[in-house]
Amino acid sequence: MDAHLALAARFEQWAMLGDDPARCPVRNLLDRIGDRWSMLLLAALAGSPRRFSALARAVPDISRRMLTQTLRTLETDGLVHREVEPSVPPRVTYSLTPLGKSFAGPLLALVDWAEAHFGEVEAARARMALAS
Amino acid sequence: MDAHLALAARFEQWAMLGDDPARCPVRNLLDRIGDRWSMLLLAALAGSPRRFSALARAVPDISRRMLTQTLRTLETDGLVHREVEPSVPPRVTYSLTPLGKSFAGPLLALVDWAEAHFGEVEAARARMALAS
DNA sequence: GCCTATAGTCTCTACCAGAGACCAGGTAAA
DNA sequence: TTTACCTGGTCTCTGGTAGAGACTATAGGC
Repeated sequence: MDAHLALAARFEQWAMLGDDPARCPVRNLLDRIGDRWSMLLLAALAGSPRRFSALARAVPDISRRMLTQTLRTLETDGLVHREVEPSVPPRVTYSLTPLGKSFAGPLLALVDWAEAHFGEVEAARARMALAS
Repeated sequence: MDAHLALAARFEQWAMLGDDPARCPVRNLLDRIGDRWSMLLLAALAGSPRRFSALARAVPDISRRMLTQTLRTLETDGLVHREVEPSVPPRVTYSLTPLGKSFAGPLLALVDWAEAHFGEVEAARARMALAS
């Protein structure tokens, strides 16, 4: 079965769940990790654990506010582990849990697609800009 | 190579691009389709073309404003094709372009992961709720 | 005459992301 | 001694943006 047909079948199942989107696992998780920063931070942590300021350096355009907030969400969802070393000043290390590592597969698929088809997307944007 | 190591290697490449996130294909596309609605609409269109109001019915909690806006973005990025039938009242049909269909693979990987691991995420949330 | 359906647009408001100041509390340089 | 700096955040203010809901034109059915 083609991927887009399988996807359509899944979508029909979600529709059966009725009017409450939170009960749909996909809606629920998409609302959490489908934002600008979550996937990026998961990718940043894929290689090795990093400390708070190292993450801030790795993703320069995230504000510390959103960095804290996103990491907290990823922690409560069990994707990221937060470890405080009670030294002075305290050092906080973030790492992927096994669940977080299991997300690397789908995320890599997304990244591969983005790199492979970015040219087509740019071409489409250029066409639309000309047409308008 | 494990997926999370491959992901880490990609992430290091992006860091080489310097301070402009828009030049990174992954950042660029994540900022576009990494919102609450884009992936959902792509999934809704995966099975067959749909008209505007059919999409609104398939995704009941999207406002018409966001439906219009998200479809326009997907159209300028070349993922969705918009076809106006000049009848009265006009009928507008949205369908996936070949580029849009090619996105079904990564999207399906994401959906599969969400359905497979949603239980673990809920368990993690319950643990965090108890601990707080 | 009134209601429906079509595919949107417009305005108003509420919320949320981002910017930047601020915090404790120890270390190290001047 | 004063000053600056490091850590990992928190606090407040503001601007942009998402969502709610009213409004549009035109035709067909009752």
